[in-house]
Amino acid sequence: MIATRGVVEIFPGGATALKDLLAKTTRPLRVKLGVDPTRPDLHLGHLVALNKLRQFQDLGHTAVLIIGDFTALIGDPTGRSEARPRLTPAEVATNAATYLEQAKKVLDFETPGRLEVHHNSTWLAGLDLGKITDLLASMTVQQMLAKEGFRERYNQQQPIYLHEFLYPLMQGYDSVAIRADIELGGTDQKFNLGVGRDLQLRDGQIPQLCLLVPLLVGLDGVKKMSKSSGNYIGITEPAFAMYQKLQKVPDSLIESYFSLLTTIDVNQLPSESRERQRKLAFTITELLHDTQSADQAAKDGLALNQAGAKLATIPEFDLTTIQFPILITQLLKATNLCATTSDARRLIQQNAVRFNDGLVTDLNLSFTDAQELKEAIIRVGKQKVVRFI
RNA sequence: GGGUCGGUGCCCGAGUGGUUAAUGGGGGCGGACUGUAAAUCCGCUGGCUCUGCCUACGUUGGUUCAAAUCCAACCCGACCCA
Repeated sequence: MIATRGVVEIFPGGATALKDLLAKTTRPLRVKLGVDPTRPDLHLGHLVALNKLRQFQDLGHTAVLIIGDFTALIGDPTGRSEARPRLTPAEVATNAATYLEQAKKVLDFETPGRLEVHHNSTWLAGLDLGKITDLLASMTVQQMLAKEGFRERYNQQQPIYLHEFLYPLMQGYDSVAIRADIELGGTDQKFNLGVGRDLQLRDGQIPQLCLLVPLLVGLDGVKKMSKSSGNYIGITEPAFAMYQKLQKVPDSLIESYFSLLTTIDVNQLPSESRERQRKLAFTITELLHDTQSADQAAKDGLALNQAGAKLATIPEFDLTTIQFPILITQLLKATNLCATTSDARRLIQQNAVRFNDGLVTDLNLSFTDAQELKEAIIRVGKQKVVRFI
């Protein structure tokens, strides 16, 4: 199970190598997973590797979570068609803190010895030029340019900055620093994990076993899930939003979502596809929130399509923050249902806005006091809803 | 450091003095349809105190009644040379 489900490749040696390692070891293995805090949220794509890491924990091994606070400043060039914008240390620190919070939803933080968390600035920030030169000397420019991403950018005459070459080396050095036995990563990380092996070997360590997990395809059904593509579900999203998104995962992805994100036997799924989607939505919402929230979200999801229901998990909006009188366009902007008043106008003109289930057609509709809006529900399109309190 | 080409809206990419908030495509959003989606069709896609006003074509100045389009300087990228 641990060597097969949600695993694309184990190298060197395949699943057998992992089984041997697990069977032979006399101590808890150190299983590394690195995450760069480049954005404030983890999403379901990260969950695939985290789940796998959890499985190792449950077998008694040590999860070594590396918060790439230093590498985040460089930006992983993997899969990038351009250099990443460089973050400030403050942004990285904030993101790093929220990552840990989010990881708690999946990893075992309780059992002693099951988890280590390191920030890679601990060892990377202090490297001197001699050591850096040493790292650089371990690879050739040709090897670097062979890496997907670099190669494409080189061919397309896109800029490649020298510091980006440091990224794989630094990630690899993390493995040396924490003496990893196994490293987990997405399939796009194959190159970087391999570098870790090389560097460990140079350092006289036994090279880590590399375990590649699939990249979760995003909600668009095409690209890998990522925040920048907008096809993601955040781990900390509210239960209602999470459930809504999950219950319309494309049919083509549903099996992979079950297999990568849950422990449910894929052969035991409901036959009716709508049922599958609901089950997926419920299971994951339950995992990342709790049973009660998942229940409520499911009920609200149904109720949303029926008129006038009371919906507890619909986002609420506090009327006291609004200045009356207010125009409908202003209101939509204030509640974030629309990005701008111009956007609000367009949407109204396109019959997208409903106030308590009545279509709003008047751009000049205005409200004079809070009483008019108390308990009212405003919808924009099919997804966005707010209830006033 | 030198030479050549280039920098346009979320992205790609037209446009080389005047119906240009800027063709087209992608993406996104909305409507219809449906099993929620996908596919398809239609519409929208800078902002605002919205029959008008403001801001935009790397930056800053300049020429002109008028500039994304011409000029100058600067910044940035690619390639070639050193």
